[in-house]
Amino acid sequence: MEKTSRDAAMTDVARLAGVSHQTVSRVLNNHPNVREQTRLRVKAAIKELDYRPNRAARALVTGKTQLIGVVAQNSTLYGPASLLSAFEEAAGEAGFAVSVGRVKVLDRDSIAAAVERHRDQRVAGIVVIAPNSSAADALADVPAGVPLVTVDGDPDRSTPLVTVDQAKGAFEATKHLIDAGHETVWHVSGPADWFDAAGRVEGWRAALDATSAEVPPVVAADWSAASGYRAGQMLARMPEVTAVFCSNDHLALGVLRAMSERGRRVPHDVSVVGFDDVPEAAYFIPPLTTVRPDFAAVAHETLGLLLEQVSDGETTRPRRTVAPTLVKRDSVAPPPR
Amino acid sequence: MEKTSRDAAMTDVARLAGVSHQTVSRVLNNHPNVREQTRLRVKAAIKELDYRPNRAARALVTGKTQLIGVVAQNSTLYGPASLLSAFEEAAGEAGFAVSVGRVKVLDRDSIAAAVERHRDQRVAGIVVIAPNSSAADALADVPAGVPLVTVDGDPDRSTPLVTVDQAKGAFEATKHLIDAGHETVWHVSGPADWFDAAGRVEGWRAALDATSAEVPPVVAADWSAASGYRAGQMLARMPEVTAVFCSNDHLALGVLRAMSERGRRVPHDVSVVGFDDVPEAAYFIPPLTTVRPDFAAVAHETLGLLLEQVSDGETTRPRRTVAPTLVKRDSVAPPPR
DNA sequence: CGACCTGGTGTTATCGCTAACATCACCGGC
DNA sequence: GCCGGTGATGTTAGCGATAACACCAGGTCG
Repeated sequence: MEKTSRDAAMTDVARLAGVSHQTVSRVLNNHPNVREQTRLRVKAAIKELDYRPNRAARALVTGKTQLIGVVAQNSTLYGPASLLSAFEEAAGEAGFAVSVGRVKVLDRDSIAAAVERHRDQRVAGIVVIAPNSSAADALADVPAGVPLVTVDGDPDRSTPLVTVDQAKGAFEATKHLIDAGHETVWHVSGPADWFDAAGRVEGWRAALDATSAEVPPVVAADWSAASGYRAGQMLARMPEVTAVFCSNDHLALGVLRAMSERGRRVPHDVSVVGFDDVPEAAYFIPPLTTVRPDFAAVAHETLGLLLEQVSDGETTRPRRTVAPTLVKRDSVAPPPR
Repeated sequence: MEKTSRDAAMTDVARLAGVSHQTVSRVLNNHPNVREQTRLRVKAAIKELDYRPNRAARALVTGKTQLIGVVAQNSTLYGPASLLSAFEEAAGEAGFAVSVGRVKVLDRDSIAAAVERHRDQRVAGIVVIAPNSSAADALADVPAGVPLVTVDGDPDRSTPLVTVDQAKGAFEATKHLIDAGHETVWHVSGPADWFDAAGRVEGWRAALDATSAEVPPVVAADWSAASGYRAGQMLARMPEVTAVFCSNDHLALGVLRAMSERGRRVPHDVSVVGFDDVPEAAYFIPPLTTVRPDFAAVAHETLGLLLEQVSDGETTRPRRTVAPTLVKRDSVAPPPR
């Protein structure tokens, strides 16, 4: 019975190719000063032995890994999940492995612990998806020296940050409702300590101000359909409410249900707009007009910003925003007259 | 200007504590033969220098990493996303880092490439979320010797596998509809090459067989609300359809919309049951009765199975299923008479 | 009372790689 | 024809851990 010998190492390849291990290393790292013929011999030997470089050994001597750490909340909220997925794909294409540290709640201690775990692994850089203020606060504890990019984080903090242009998306959504003829637009907001929610409130208000429309009180909710439903139950009772902009699609779903229950037809009696464009938004009743963020673009900007820091140590433009798109479906109509 | 010196290494700790680096290593690895007093001195030195062991060096000498590789599709489908999230959390709690390799499509080449990337990283084990047959096929290429667990994979393959008990969940959902008085139950199925979908078809059919109910033709769809809507448009036209079991909640959402458009009230005229219990299912119109899988349990079983293989090399019980729960809401009622 | 174990510690080799320097053949220029 | 430059390669010295073995004091036992 044959015992499987250990994996081939660089010296094994070198022996087979009749060169020194250093030459093998040069081939692997595309150094210029290797004769073409030698390079081919080495490559053949690599293939024959199914040799794969030992990353641990390389990391040990260079002091660098090809690993990026991501800290994210353990939630399946559509926005963060999409972002994470897009980032993993982008990083993978750039040859980086992504190590994900999930955190139950976005508080200071949990995030600090997750960051520490990543530092233990000696990641090349860290991405924190820090959509609310407690998460952003935790970043104050992170020691400098580790390249770090925040996604969806605090716009008022000076750390490198990539984010969807929430205000712009909200502005367009609101303006779309006003343009349809509504006198004003109500807003069902996400949790106040989430920057995404704050940015959307800001854009909504700016759009109302721009046309001197009355600014109704913000209806506070969390991100769930449940809270959207509760908000909708109130809004459905107020006859003057003809247009509602919801901070995400699930809130909009809850509002739709509440309207339906009280016999207020969407869009005939009330118009509704969401945010996120979840895949099923087109199959709400009625199909939902909403704002679609470009998660792939956010992921690419994030990776770019991080790699800039890794190589230069500094970065010139540490703040990037990505504009979302308004997707028009059937939940907006002129107000009843 | 001070130059930041490199991170503290084991020898630095040893020098400060007045011992050899080997003793430091022993303290770190909880070897028994260290005097209590020495242990404390070493620990103090570790703290003072903010020393953290170099994993690369450890991996190099031991030949093992504390990394688990996961291969998953780049999708935000609720089931796979929840599973991934739950697994990352479970692994993190067990002291393992998780490296996620996202794949655009679940075909043979992509999966093989992702597995290779993980092997390059010398992960301790690999988890493949392989919910359809093309993904399962790709696993045939994976060389033995790497501990590997499949989640949601092919029940007919002999590799270690953890999965939700789809058939059981579907059986209960269908039986619930029959018990409500429906003569038979129609089924809107997920893609035929997904094992989840196949298992749910099987459970549905078993429940009908058990009561000698007529087995109507399966209505084929993918997982999207869009295809559920198309299926619903057909079902809504057939007066004898009074109960529909959908392979997931988004399909159910599409069916609900189609029913609503044709004036067939749910649950008064038609009863609908879904699968997955997405967070917003309780806010569909009407709130959806559905089947809830226990993703956390699946994640724990998966991790356990993987670690068993890592340590023992073998495993006794390579197949584990986790039973889901029926969640009753308002989308089921007795048939109209 | 010397042989032998045993708990606590140090010394040395080693993992697989890259960086730095050494070597050597060959080239062109004065 | 000797010198310095250059391209291709080899040699050596680490990176920071663990493993294996060596060592030494002190206690046990025949």
